[in-house]
Amino acid sequence: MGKPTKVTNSIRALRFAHGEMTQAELAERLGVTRQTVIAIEHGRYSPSLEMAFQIARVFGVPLDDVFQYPGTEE
Amino acid sequence: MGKPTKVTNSIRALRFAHGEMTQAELAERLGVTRQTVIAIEHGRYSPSLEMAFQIARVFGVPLDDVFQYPGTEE
DNA sequence: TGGCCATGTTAAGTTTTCTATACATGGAGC
DNA sequence: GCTCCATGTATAGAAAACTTAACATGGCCA
Repeated sequence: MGKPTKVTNSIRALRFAHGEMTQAELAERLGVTRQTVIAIEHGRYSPSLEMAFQIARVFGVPLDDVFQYPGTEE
Repeated sequence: MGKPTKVTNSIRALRFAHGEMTQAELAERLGVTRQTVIAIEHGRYSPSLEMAFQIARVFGVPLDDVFQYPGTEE
């Protein structure tokens, strides 16, 4: 299945910071399934770029606040 | 085939701004094929998040300088 | 105890991303 | 003219992302 991705994320923290938003609620807002949210949140695979942009938009933060690519900081 | 993606990018401009870097050269730096670079540059499909991070890193700019998601600005 | 809710797992299948190969075109230089 | 080189197109297939559906667990509360 999905390669254990190098990209990490802060989705869980952002969900709780946004009114205890549930995974189901986030999934619905993104127009994807709950399983997709769970898989991304757990880092089982990294989302597509479009999905990443959408997630960042839901939380109203820049992309880099949601996803971290190790080694990006010089 | 690939869905006509909503994400646009500035790869071509960035390539030329970085010493007339060719598509083949960029592809090699990314560890992908030339076809992948062409397809992404033409917006035939949006790259994976990991690929996007790698591209941004090659040019030494933040992700949002390479890719634009329409409607992200409020 | 029993039901509901949020979370998590698994498996099978579809769509999108990416690879590999082959071939076409126009420009620059010999 | 011919040959490189950068760019582009097309096709088939592999790999990764995503869907759908089914089921399992632990917490809460009436």
